[in-house]
Amino acid sequence: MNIAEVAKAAGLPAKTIRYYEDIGLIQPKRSENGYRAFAEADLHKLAFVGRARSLGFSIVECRALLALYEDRARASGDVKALAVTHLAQIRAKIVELRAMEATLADLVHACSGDHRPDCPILRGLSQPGSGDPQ
Amino acid sequence: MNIAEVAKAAGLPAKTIRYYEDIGLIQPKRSENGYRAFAEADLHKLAFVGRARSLGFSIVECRALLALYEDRARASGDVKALAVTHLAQIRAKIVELRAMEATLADLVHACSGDHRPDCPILRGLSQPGSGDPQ
DNA sequence: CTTGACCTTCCCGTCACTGGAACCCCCATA
DNA sequence: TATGGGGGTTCCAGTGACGGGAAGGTCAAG
Repeated sequence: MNIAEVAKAAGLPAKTIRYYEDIGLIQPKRSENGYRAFAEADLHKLAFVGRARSLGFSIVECRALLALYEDRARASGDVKALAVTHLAQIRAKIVELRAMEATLADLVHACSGDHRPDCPILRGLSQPGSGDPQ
Repeated sequence: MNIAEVAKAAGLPAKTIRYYEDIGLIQPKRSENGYRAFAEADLHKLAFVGRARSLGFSIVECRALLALYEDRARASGDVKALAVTHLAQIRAKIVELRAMEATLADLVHACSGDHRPDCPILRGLSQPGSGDPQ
């Protein structure tokens, strides 16, 4: 398979696939003309990484997941540990975003949004209190 | 004020303040020795930007907010429009993260996490269905 | 033989900083 | 006067995960 076909099948841009080869996530063979020649296994790995990325795993985490994926003697506990850590990061991010959302929604709610210059949003941003209190 | 004092007062790293000058968010004067000499107004602008950043506004958005902040003839509607757009982005991100969270939580829940190699998480990642269905 | 769709590599740009090197300035103390 | 330490300055490179685009090689069809 050439890169366009694999890209379509894996749902990834060709650029991304080249990048993944660049950083060593996959090692497709080459045809005589220099084109990348992808095997079924390459496609599976790319689709796997694509799904892991869509769940928010970083490339480093994907590399680890891929190693576990390919290790028939893996312990599922190792996979779960990775996933649990990532899940915690996602939840922390959600908490952070919800705090932003709450503050911002309050400010937006308080602002009349008309032609007049008085603006509770700008007032909120210019006074301590809406910033991160660490 | 020198940069360290302003950094402490605004709650921003000195590096960040230099960066903000670099991209034109602030224009502090210079002392004869070449040191940045910050006025109160600079400090206020930095604190303002710091709070906007902590609410997730991008630098581009901060620049726009700062311009409105400094424009006494602004319409609060312009500020509100910016904030509403940003709020929508935050909410979209939250929705995205919650979808990730749900999928990942399911997978984690299904995985025994022991020494055995069988792993529903890896199975989930290797089969279509948990990826972004676009 | 040409056209157009592929493929290749390479380099720069993104975003908002962060780290580090190399160097300058100012004050206090021995 | 030397020196030491704690400011400050600039500039360069790296981060993560690609994306855009240039310059050029390859392949199949008409």
